[in-house]
Amino acid sequence: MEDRTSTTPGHPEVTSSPRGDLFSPECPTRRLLDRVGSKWVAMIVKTLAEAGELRYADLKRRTPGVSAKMLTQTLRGLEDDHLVVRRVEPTVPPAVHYSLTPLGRSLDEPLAALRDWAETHMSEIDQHRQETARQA
Amino acid sequence: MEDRTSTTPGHPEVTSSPRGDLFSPECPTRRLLDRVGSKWVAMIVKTLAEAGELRYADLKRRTPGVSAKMLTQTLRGLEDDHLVVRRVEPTVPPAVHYSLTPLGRSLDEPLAALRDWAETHMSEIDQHRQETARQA
DNA sequence: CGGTATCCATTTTGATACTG
DNA sequence: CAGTATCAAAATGGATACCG
Repeated sequence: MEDRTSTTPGHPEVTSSPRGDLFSPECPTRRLLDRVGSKWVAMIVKTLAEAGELRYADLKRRTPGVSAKMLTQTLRGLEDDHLVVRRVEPTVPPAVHYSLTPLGRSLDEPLAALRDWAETHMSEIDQHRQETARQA
Repeated sequence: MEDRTSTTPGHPEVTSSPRGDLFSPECPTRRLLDRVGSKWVAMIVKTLAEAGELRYADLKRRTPGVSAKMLTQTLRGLEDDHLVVRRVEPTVPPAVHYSLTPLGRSLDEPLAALRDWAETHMSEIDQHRQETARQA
């Protein structure tokens, strides 16, 4: 197996353990959720999944409310994870394109499942919350 | 008293979002990810999905690092969403049990898909990150 | 066009102490 | 046992200004 445990004692098991895995800071799920739960990742991945490839400014336009800082920061993180690839056309001024890698597209699948769940059940949750509304 | 409604609008009034779907603050996916992405939700849901029902102290024991405050706060949020149900046995001292609702168990499915993706692909991501290391 | 750099506000989480 | 209350720290996100 690959070395993903440089800071942990050598336990070769990488498969889904009953528990004790999700709880360490190195836990893949923990780290994935830290990323995916961050404010712009989900919509950027979704947008790129749908649009295929977009220039920086287009992506920014399609992500209402995002600042240049956050867009870049999010994109850099995704790029570091190889979920997104950055392609520069050396024109003047340069045109920078972003798209999902195959890995990024594969992430969009479980993400889509989550979106699906949200769209199916969040209204239900909202109803419950209104009924049970306990005030602070 | 602590304000537990920081992630909610505070008024059930229908706010027509100036922009479309995934991008407005009322977007179900956005709100789901805000919850699920919070530090302890994923592991609590997973633990309850596996254990079925647990007392507060047991749950705390199985969630290393969590403070009473965060555990309670997380549980209250999940309870408000009807993802978790709280059952009190009126003994002295009282025994409080938590378990997933059917809705909570249904959420565990897409969540499990995400875990699965993470366990399959995060090592890959880590390798890339080491190779391409972009340090601040 | 596609970013960086800086500073600041908000949110979120943690530590600690105390209670019915 | 199962929480609350309070304060502080840390992480996150946003506004603004500037650059190649």
